[in-house]
Amino acid sequence: MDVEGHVSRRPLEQELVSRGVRMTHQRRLLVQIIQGAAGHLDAIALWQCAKDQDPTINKVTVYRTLAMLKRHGLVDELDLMHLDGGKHYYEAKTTRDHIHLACLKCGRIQEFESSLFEKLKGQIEREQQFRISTVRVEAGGLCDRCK
Amino acid sequence: MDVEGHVSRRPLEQELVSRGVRMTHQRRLLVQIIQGAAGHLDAIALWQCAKDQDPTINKVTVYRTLAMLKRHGLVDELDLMHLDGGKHYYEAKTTRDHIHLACLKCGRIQEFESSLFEKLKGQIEREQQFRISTVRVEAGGLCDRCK
DNA sequence: GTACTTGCAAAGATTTTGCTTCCAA
DNA sequence: TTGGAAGCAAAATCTTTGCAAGTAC
Repeated sequence: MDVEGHVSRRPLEQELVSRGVRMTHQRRLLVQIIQGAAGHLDAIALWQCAKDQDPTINKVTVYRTLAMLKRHGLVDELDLMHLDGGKHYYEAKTTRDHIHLACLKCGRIQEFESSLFEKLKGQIEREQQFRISTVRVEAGGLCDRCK
Repeated sequence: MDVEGHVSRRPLEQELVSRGVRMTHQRRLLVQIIQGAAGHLDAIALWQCAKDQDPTINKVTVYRTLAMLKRHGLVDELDLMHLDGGKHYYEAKTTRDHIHLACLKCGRIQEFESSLFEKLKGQIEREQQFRISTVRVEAGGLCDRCK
């Protein structure tokens, strides 16, 4: 367990190396931040974090690294119910999918796993003959503290 | 039933009037297009459609109208697994939520309703004490024709 | 050494804002 | 009549692209 309830698969860096992806120090830095992050980062926030450790890292490198990770299916891209406009948020893929609940009042993001969600995925694959590569459940509303 | 399997609630225009929203001919045009649309429109596509009937309509009016509809909870905002970058797609809310399946190969969007999805919503409300105002399930992968 | 990656600058795309004029109720 | 809405232009975001220089393997 790394972050509240997430079971990580093996480290992204290791995964990338095994796939023959060239590891630059920029990529190493970025994937470490993504894996260690407590919350959900968008590209700019990730860039800000990265600059603390390498002030020369370029924003474009962040976008390209995220695109590469997406291409490899190693990160999930979220919108969190557009709580903050058109931003895209990223998180390392975990072994179990989880649902994101975005509180429209306080902005808190809750996550939880659900066997019903797993069943729903099965239904999609079976009844719709659809091969899922990524799947997302997001809800917006009021959290227990705000309602 | 208006569009493949969607049960619409009462016309958007009527709904807006009953809420005291001022109806301009631009808004009437835009909500008619949204309700009559076969597929999923983003702001620019909606603007293009609208311009066929009123060449003077401004893009900004489209954005403002969409924001107004969102504020009233009358449209859903989708990303369709970022098939086409950061675009946001809109559809009139229906009485029953449905799941969107985006084929990463051919770009087709399939929709379907599921009682499991309804159960999942119940679980979120109950177990997480979360009051859902909008909820989305989107999957990306390969459709039956492409896999 | 070579192919891939980075940084930089610039362009693209999408969405928002300020302000004046116009119009629905 | 009057507050809200539309149009226009400009700005603000977020993201992508072209190309020269640098670097992992």
